[in-house]
Amino acid sequence: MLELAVLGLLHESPLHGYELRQRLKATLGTFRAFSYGSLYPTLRRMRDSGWIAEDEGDAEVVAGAPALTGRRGKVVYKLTADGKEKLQELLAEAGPSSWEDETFGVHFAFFSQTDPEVRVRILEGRRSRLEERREGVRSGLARTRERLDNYTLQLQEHGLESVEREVRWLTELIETERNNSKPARP
Amino acid sequence: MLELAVLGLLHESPLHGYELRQRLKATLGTFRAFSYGSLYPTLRRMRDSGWIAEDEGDAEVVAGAPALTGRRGKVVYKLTADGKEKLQELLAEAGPSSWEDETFGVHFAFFSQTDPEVRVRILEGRRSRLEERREGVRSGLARTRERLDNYTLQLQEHGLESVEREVRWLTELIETERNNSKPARP
DNA sequence: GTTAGCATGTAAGGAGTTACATGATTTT
DNA sequence: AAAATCATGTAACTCCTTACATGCTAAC
Repeated sequence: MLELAVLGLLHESPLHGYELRQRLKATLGTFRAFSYGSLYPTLRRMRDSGWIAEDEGDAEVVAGAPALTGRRGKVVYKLTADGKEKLQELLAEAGPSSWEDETFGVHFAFFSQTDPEVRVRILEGRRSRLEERREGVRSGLARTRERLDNYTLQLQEHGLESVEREVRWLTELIETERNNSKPARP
Repeated sequence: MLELAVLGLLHESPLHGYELRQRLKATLGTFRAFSYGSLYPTLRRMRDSGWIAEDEGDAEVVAGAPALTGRRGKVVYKLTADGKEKLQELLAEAGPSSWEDETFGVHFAFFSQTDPEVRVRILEGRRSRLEERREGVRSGLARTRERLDNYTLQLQEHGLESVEREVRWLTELIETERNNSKPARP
């Protein structure tokens, strides 16, 4: 997951770790958060895999001085050719790995870089996943409503409404995708 | 988390593993799911810790035959005295461990076994957690709305609305808790 | 008599978190 | 010159998942 998010962000522009984490927060919003403790090891693994590399020709030449010091604090990463390939591969996945709870938000966040057909398949996959869950809760509720205490009932109903709300949202998005050859604002 | 859920369910009645998992699903609804691969090892650990024990005096005497066979398939667990103590300890926690995303639903599901004052503190804790998050998204959105592509914007706004919705729900629950000495249906 | 669902478990591993440690740079 | 924030990193650990392995019991 983190890997996809990093590749997606670096595809837009080179960034260093600290900046990446802030962009991650701003991009994923309420859907997911990552700590430095997982970000830095991931960056290292990705560099070792050859998907990202340290960017040299950057805007670091503000003052003349630090040019000679062997190593400055910031390590700016950019995508390599392999990284771009890997990103395309991950963005093309339209399966459970793209529509489960933990993953959907990240895939969605990079939809503007995703093929329109794949977008629709992911949205539909997520929607049917949620519809199944909705039916499970509904039938469970129909069977056991009387036996539940007030709090469990509240929890079930709030959960059910959340799922219903997301289903409606997805349905609108799917509609828009279909009536829309020209979908995203740059 | 699983431990609290198991203790909470076994406090209502003795159950075996398979049954526990079904009740877990039915009780936690959309909020959380656990696999057998984590349930059974957890049961074993809890038994080793002395919080739960195999229940002997159970309704297993349907036919007379299996009484003599040393071990039947089902292993029914019940709470021990230590387990009840541990449950009370976990239910009394009103801190981040009770109001974060992954944990709140489980704590809430057992609110009818929780002290009313603790309930209010957990609800308020969760609400302020969400209010912080809401402000973070709002200000981020205010700053960067123009630069975001349509999908990221959709994600942010849907996330923001979800948070706002949960805040309203919590506010209602807190109100009800306060105006209500007699809160839960058995 | 075979498929489906009940029932229990293990081994290996994934994907993160927390807490710690360190130092540079900017703001007050 | 202190405090805040930027910036990078590691070690130990948590908690759960997937895939596998096995056998019993009920329904068709």
